[in-house]
Amino acid sequence: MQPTPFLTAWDPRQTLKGSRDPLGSMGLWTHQGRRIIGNLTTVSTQVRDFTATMLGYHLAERVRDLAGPGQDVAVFLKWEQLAAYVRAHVLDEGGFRGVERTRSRLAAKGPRVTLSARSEHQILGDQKVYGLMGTYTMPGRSSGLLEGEPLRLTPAARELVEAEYLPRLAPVAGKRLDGLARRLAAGEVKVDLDGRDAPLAEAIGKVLTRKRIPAAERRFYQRHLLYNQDHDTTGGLQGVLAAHMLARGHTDWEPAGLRQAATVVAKQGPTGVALAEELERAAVLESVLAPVGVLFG
DNA sequence: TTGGGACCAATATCGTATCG
DNA sequence: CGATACGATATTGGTCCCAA
Repeated sequence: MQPTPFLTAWDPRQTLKGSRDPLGSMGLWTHQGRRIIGNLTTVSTQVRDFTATMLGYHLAERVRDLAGPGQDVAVFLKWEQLAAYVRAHVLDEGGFRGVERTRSRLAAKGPRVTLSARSEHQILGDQKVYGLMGTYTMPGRSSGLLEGEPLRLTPAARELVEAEYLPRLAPVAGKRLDGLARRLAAGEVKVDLDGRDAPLAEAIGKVLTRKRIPAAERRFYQRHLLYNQDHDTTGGLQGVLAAHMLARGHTDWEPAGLRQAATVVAKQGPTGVALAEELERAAVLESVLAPVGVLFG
């Protein structure tokens, strides 16, 4: 007769590979989250990163038209590097991906920077994957800013870029940014942020600063990122939640906060009731996953 | 290729002991 | 008894990893 052990060894067939998310909770909560928010990810958190992403794809497209295909990625990466140096050096802002390498290069070598797709000039270990392309392309697509193959701006995004950004950059970057696009098409681009290129850096800074987001831009980003009006996949739930957040300044996503939001939106018609149900489900899920994660994760 | 978790470092907050 | 200093602990920010 075999004794039945109370505790057993790990069954290797049941064990998740690696140390990440050993309980496999990701699949559960991302599924629940997607029912409420259809477009954004936990990494796509900065409005200005969407600005930089749209300008990057615009520049890649200009280079494609002016100099032919095949350079999209390299042009995008060089633009992202330039934007990073401007944000760090001209704006003295942080909070963007690659901020550490950007700052340390500036500290070590000063405001004359080199842009290229080579790894020594990249601002992340793998800039294509960990930078804007890797982390903002997908949410950009689900928010109705990017589409197609090769990826291009949607008409709505193009309209914003042409109305808000190109006019402000034209004096220093050329009509439709063609001057900048031609420069970025070179393999290696030298930029002197404080010298010859100071006006360019200043102008890019004014477009990318977080301190000032003009009303027209604000409307655009609210419509596409917050409400995702043109590509809603949540049956209107995201819109009700967004409106609730704006009206009440709601930012508490602990289970208690979720339930509190649920009781408010439940009074706002059938969509509100549906949203309340999903928020309750999220609260239940969270109140199970969080302690289990603490105990066993 | 995607997207969020792990890991690490920096920063903020908390708790307690000590001082005036 | 309140203010302050300081170590411990928690949170946040940033980058990289890896399952799906």
